[in-house]
Amino acid sequence: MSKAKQQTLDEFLSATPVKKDVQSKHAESAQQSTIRKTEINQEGRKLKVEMTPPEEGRNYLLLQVDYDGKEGKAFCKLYDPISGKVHILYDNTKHMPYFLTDVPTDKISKISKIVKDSSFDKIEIVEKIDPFSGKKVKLTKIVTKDPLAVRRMRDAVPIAYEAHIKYFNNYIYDLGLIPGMPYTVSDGRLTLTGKIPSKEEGEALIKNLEYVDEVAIRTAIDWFPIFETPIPTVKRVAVDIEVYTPTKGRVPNPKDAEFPIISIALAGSDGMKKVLVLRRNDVGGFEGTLDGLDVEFFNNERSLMNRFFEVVSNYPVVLTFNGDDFDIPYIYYRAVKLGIGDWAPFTVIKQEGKPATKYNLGLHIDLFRFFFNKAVRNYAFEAKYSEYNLDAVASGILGASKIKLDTIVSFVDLKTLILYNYRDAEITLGLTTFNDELVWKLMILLARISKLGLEELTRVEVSTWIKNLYYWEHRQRGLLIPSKEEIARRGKIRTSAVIKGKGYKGAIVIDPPAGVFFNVVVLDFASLYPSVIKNWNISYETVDAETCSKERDVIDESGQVLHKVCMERIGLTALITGLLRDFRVRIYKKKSKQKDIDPSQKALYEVVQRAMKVFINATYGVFGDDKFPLYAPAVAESVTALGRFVITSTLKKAGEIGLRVLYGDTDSLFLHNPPKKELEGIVEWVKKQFNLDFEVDKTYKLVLFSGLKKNYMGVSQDGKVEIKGMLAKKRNTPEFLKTSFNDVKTIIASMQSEADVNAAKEKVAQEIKEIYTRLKEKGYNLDQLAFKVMLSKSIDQYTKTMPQHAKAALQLKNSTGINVTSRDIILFVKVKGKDGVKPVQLAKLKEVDVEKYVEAVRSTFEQVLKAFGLTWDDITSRISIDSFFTPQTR
DNA sequence: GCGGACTGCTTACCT
DNA sequence: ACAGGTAAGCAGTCCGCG
Repeated sequence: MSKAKQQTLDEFLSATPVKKDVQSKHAESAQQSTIRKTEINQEGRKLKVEMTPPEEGRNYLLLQVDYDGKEGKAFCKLYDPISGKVHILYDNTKHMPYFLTDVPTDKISKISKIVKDSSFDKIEIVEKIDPFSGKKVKLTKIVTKDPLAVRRMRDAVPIAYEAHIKYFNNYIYDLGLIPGMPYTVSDGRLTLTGKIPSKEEGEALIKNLEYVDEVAIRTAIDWFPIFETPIPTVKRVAVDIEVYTPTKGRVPNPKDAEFPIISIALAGSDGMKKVLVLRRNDVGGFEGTLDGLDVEFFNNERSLMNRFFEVVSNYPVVLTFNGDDFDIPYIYYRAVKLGIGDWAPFTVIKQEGKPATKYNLGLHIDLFRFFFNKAVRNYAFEAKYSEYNLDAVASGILGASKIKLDTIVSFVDLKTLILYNYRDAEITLGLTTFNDELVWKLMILLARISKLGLEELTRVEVSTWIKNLYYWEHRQRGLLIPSKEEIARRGKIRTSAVIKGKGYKGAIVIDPPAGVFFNVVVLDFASLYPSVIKNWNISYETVDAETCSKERDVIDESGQVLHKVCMERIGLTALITGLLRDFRVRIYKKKSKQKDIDPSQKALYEVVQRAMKVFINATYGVFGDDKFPLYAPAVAESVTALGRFVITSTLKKAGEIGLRVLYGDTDSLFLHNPPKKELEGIVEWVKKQFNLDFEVDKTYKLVLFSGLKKNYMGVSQDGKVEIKGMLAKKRNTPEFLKTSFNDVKTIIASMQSEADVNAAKEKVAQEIKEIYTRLKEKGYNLDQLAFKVMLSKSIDQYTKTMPQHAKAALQLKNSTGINVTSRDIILFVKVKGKDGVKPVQLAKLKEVDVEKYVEAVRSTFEQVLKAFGLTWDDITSRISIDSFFTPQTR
């Protein structure tokens, strides 16, 4: 273990308990309970492993909260960083499932669907704060003996509050638990430990955040431990299986589990490198050692699997890539088929749609699900991967890839199989360990912020994270979680979107000129939407409040008043979004850029600010999503309207003080040759006018604008090129266009000043002419010519139109039997003839429709040509002059 | 029946 | 099941022409 990690663990173990006792007052004595017994099977393998309660006074990491149907209780999974084991702590606070309603108790007692239900427990009266009025209200609490009863009863009343929350999450809210944080156990109760701010730290924090409001200060102090408490590493193992398949192109179905598991690889964070492999007659045998790998051979599948169960049981966390859909259910159903299902430490729950898999001795994290998450992809990893298989994700963020096979795993020799299998497990583990465990730390921080257990966190989308975070905050503040109807009743939409079918008007994009411009400075508003939410106090309960004495107008770029915001109290979303934004911008972004600090500490700050970014950037969007339980269209509409107001006002001011604005999109302005004084002037004006940070984001040596919106090339002083939106950048563009565009890019990047433009223009024209000529001479092969388009749904779901890639996929399926499914990338070329396309696998070079490719060359390069004032005809007419013997007809 | 104008669908990008 | 805005290319439809 490295020194840095050791320190972290020590810090973790010596963490100070937070004074307040977060668990309920009704705690009873610790309850002894075990989930499984240790048993030895016929082969002498230790297969059923005991799950014991945690010890008193020790420090544990809370990983997960779940519900045990047999015990009828919620339980916590607690990780012990010293033993590397997970312990189970059952609820001993007599917490029970419930929901709320405004129907009075005497009326409830007459509803037989509720009181006659076998799981009905009792009725109570509770006091909550109505988020809209801020006043206390009395509600009826219906308590049940099991969570399913809530589902049966909630429709028996006109309005049921908080009745759609999963029980174990309700448990987390009521006990104020924070998954991902350390806890000690005393008298069978959890007490939060972790880094609480000292007096000096607290004062420094409030000063840095510039907070004066009492509620905001208290919330900031409450949130401090979430970001500052060290994150311990957790012992874990990546698992990957290989299954025998008789034919290519057929993925085995886990439910049937009809083919044998021929190899299982395990890569442990403790250094274990193990492959369990089946001896077979059909492929070349192999015995011996392999390059640091611990290989074990088995004569039959049953003993291979039993050994796997034994080995995996030593780990509290199992990692897979797509294990939810394949590896874990396959292992489970195969074990059942072989008569050893009872030994498998996994549970496969058949839920609507997707299978959910559980690892009984800890956690199973399916990294595919986590990396597929849109918010993780875009905000945490800045779209470094755009395909979602292990190879693409690992290459995108690790730079490591799978071992390439010419055939399928069933046919390779054992040595190749072992190496191939192990590599998959190794890179799966690597995805959580690279860069000082960045991904593991990110997951823990996301769990702390969202208050979701790790298993749920890694399987749901960002809207669920945000929903859970807000529910938790409501409960902690005694606020009633409002129904969707109550929110929708208030703010009505006042604008219409530019795009058909969208709910409300969005951002402004300034039309750019076509041309090459030297010395361009890009200014942007730091976290515009979150800052607007904070500064204008935007929240579902403050926008268009029914009664309010202190209101502020929400205006758009034309000065029209769209909504009114109540400024009497801080709105909850304004508070939380503002807090995350301020923590990120004023503290962690700065800390992550410090030069004189410990690199591992610096990396942690980087993860912290990234985790915050995920929530900050998605918060605005969820309130504009009609499926979100706190859907508040007036909130979303107010945010974009104010955003337009801000950028339009700034644009106008910039013009007044003589700045030349070339372009802008949503929250940015591109300025041509801005003098220092005016630049500082506009920044100051924005700060004074809106209390927003308007910062220099980038300084480009030159920017090439195609004349299209969201479409340009920016070159930094050091020659680094950023391409935005251009065709050559798109994933579906054929390779020959991408590579030839690179040469053009190099010419553009080498320009130093206006004086170089004419020479560059000539070179660019020449280059494009050569590409055009080579294409006409069929100088490219099929792979280079292939368009690569993702099938976003299964073929039979293309009912309205049949796009080209779907046609190609259909041909592939019909003539080769190769299975094509949603998310597959289809490679096809454009050909003459019926469909106009053929999958590369079936096409021949001579069928290629050259005219179609000329079109592709034209549209790709026209985006650059336009900036130089050239047209496509300028290129093709040169050809007709140059190529004397083969004049073109155009 | 043909072809241009148009709308709609699909994919992939930007903020 | 976070949002709206922009672009490209094709599929499919409508409509006038003759």
